[in-house]
Amino acid sequence: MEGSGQLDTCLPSLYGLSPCAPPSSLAPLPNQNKLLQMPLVQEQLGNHGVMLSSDHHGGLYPLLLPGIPFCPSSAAACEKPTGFAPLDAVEAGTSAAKAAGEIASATTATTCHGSSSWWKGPAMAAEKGRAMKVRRKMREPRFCFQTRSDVDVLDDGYKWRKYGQKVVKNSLHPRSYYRCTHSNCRVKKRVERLSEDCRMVITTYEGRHTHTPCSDDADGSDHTGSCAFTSL
DNA sequence: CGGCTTTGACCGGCGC
DNA sequence: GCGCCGGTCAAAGCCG
Repeated sequence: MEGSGQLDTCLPSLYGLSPCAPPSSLAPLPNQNKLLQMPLVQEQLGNHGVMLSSDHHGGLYPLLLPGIPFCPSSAAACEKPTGFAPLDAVEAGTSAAKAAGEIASATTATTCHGSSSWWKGPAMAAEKGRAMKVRRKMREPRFCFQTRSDVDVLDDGYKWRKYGQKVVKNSLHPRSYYRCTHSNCRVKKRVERLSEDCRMVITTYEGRHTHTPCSDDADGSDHTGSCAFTSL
């Protein structure tokens, strides 16, 4: 796989800056350990894009991205953070979503919303011999952000395993699907590049980690008490 | 040899 | 009802 970058960012500002406190079920954000230690930048907003969050009720929390580097380790590969938005917002076509227009254009967002992102209970799956995928009624919290990077997979502190790649309509670049390798953790993320600008990477996180980044490659047991964010 | 990626097939949801 | 589409599975191959 291509070299992973370092996502040393400040996504939890999502929480701190949100005008509406997101529900506790929101997914832990990348590199949450580092994030916890970073002071939230609440000034200098507005020059670097729009960050949005959503809960699984479809709520929208428009935020402005401070100038926090969303940088891969190959520093030259990253120039600036450019956006952060929930797909729900994009799909809803809200004004906030339009503010993150590049994200909207980069993600064939309707599919993220209505199709196989959500799962029903295991009962239906058991009806079929194959591990049939069925939809959940409840949505997992999702976060979409956009960075300019030469590498597809940013190092967010977690370990991911690629389980699929798909060419999506209206996109020149295939979308890659990753799943957290930690046992009992069903967090997924999608990575795709903008058609308009192949250096722009759209990363969508779905679900929440049941472990800390640092414990990711450990014995597989949960360490839900070791990080404040795991209580989310 | 184990873990990971690749890739084609399959499935269900949605729009028409 | 049908076709399109995104998302996932799983076998095969690759790599350290």
